[in-house]
Amino acid sequence: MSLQVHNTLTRTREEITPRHGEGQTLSLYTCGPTVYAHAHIGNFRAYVFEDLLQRHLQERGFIVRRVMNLTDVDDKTIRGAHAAGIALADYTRPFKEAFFEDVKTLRLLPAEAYPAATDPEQIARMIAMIAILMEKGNAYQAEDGSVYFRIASFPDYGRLAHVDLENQRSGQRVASDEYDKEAVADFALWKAWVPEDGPVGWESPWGKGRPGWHIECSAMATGLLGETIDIHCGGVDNIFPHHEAEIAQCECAAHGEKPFVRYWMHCAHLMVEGSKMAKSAGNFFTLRDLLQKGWTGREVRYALISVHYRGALNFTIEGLGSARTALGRLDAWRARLYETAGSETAAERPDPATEGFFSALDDDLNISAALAVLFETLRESNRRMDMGNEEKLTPAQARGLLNWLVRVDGVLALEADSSTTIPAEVEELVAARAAARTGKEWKKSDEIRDQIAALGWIVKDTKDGQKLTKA
RNA sequence: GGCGGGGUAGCCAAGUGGUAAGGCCGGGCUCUGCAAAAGCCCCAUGCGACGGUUCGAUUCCGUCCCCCGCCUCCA
Repeated sequence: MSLQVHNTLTRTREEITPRHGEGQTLSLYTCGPTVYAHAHIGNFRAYVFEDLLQRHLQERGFIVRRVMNLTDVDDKTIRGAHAAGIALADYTRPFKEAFFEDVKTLRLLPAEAYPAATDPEQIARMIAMIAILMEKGNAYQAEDGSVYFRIASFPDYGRLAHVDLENQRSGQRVASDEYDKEAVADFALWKAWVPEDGPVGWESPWGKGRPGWHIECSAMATGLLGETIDIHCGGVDNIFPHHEAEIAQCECAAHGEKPFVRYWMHCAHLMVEGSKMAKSAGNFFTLRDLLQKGWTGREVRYALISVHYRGALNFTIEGLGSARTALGRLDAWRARLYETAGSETAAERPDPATEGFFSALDDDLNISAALAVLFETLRESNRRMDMGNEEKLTPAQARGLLNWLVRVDGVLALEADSSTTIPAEVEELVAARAAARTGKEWKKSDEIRDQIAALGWIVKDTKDGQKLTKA
């Protein structure tokens, strides 16, 4: 089966294919964070979905060139910098750094590039693109000095969101500075400098100012990936107007190659404990908040990845608990397979049904069906490791499953962190306890267990001896 | 009003015109000095409501109810 995804533009499932002359390469543009605060769990839902997409595309042999932008100039960042009394760059820097730490924590593959809106070369690209739009009559400078995109010049506007502007309830937020626009729906390409911007601003053919949000993605995406991008992702809330605006800008500025994007993919929103995540509701989480409460990156990753991207995800603490338990089972299973495989290097191909994991993902990233294959494989092989007869799982079969798991984890990235080193002190206690147990000195054994626990380790007795895990 | 997403066991969640995957919780058993963990087994005559089509519908059609999101810079 071919890899198919739901394309927001056509509202149908379409097979992903590379473009002619591009070999197996696919370009992927993903809208990144606005660095005015720490990214929250809802932002990461989108990034985890995009990561799953990228990893599965790679598993299927595609070479993915992904770009993710960083919005480091907008109303919020300017306001934040002003409130803190520091320069814009100094205000956004720590949030950028924090974002990259979070990316690692959640095991997101790094993008090929993370262009920031304030990079001089990106500002130059944006100005160049606006100039083309001005030249072609798709943009105009208004009385207020700002440059706007003329939506009337692009009949296709609304095609992605399937909206007819005539039918829209006109926005209630028509700010006074928008009186200068030809049409209410026209959006800013270049925002003229205003006193509130303070030291933030760049010179342009239209005077000092700063770029509009939409032009940022358009310029960076086409600048780094070309006039046509294969896949563009984001959250559903970006469909309109952001992505609609990107299409308008890019297709009007293009030298011919169209469309701007071949496959649009959008993930649904995330809710927390059944309600919309909001600071006022007290259910607003950043990744950092969760780490502080003792949850790990991979537990959060599991919780975020395990629900289909186009369905609303209800993020709950109970769900994190579920994730922890399920991951524990996977860890224990993997460890058991390692033991069974031993030093065997020859691998026997696992049951063909295990390929169902990947074919499920071919079906618009049906993660639920994929995980079902994983857990069915777990149960079946555990059953066979329990057996004592000729059906018992052989080392070669275990090795085969481990090899399959390498591919599975290439997509899920949920394997336990590489074994943490056990302190010598704990090692000694374990050895002492082993001796005590050989002599059936149960009281001493229990005391040592308490000592080990005090050092932050949990010891469990299995038929193969003591097993240590970090508390 | 327009455009979307969704209502499947206590919770999360796939899926199919032919009698309901998987995860968590719960119950049972095995292992076990104890503890903990792990493993195996069990756990929806039911898929928002009501009609219709059909030998048969959760799945198709119709009507309706409810929840969530977007509608100008929030993933």
